[in-house]
Amino acid sequence: KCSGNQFLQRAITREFKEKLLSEEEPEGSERRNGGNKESSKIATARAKHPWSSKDRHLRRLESNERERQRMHKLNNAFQALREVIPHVRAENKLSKIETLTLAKNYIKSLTSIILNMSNGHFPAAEGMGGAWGSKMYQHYQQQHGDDDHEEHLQKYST
DNA sequence: TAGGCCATCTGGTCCT
DNA sequence: AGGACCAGATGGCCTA
Repeated sequence: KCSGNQFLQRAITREFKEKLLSEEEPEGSERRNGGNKESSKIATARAKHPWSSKDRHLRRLESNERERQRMHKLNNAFQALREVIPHVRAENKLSKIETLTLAKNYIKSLTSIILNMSNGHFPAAEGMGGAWGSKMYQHYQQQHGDDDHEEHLQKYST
């Protein structure tokens, strides 16, 4: 859905904004939500971190970049999730909310399949979460023992 | 054109 | 102290 052009355009917009910002905002001016309440909040924050406006700007850019990277990681995780949940609309990308909803339903159906196959050896799936999760974990521990615990746990959870 | 979805920016809060 | 995380705001693109 997010085409290459769109990505490029966003990058350009970002650069443009950064240029605008770098034209030294006058001290105390507020670009967003310029209310009094808001500016006093910001004054407090600035008192807490008494950086020069150049320093502040630099730190802002750095945390923007970190936030962008974080969101990219999150989106990669969403993509990985999309690839493992079966769905009908293979031709177009699932939205995030669809991905989460489908994943939840998929887990539920797999759980009930396991329950059926195990013929009641596992506790009921009702009110899953805690009890069921810990039973599954116990089951996992019995299968793998304690030696290379961390490595297996990593594999198990990923 | 309205509404859905998304990326990005931002300031606040939590965590290490 | 500084980075991670979060939620609100904003604006762009796409589709019905």
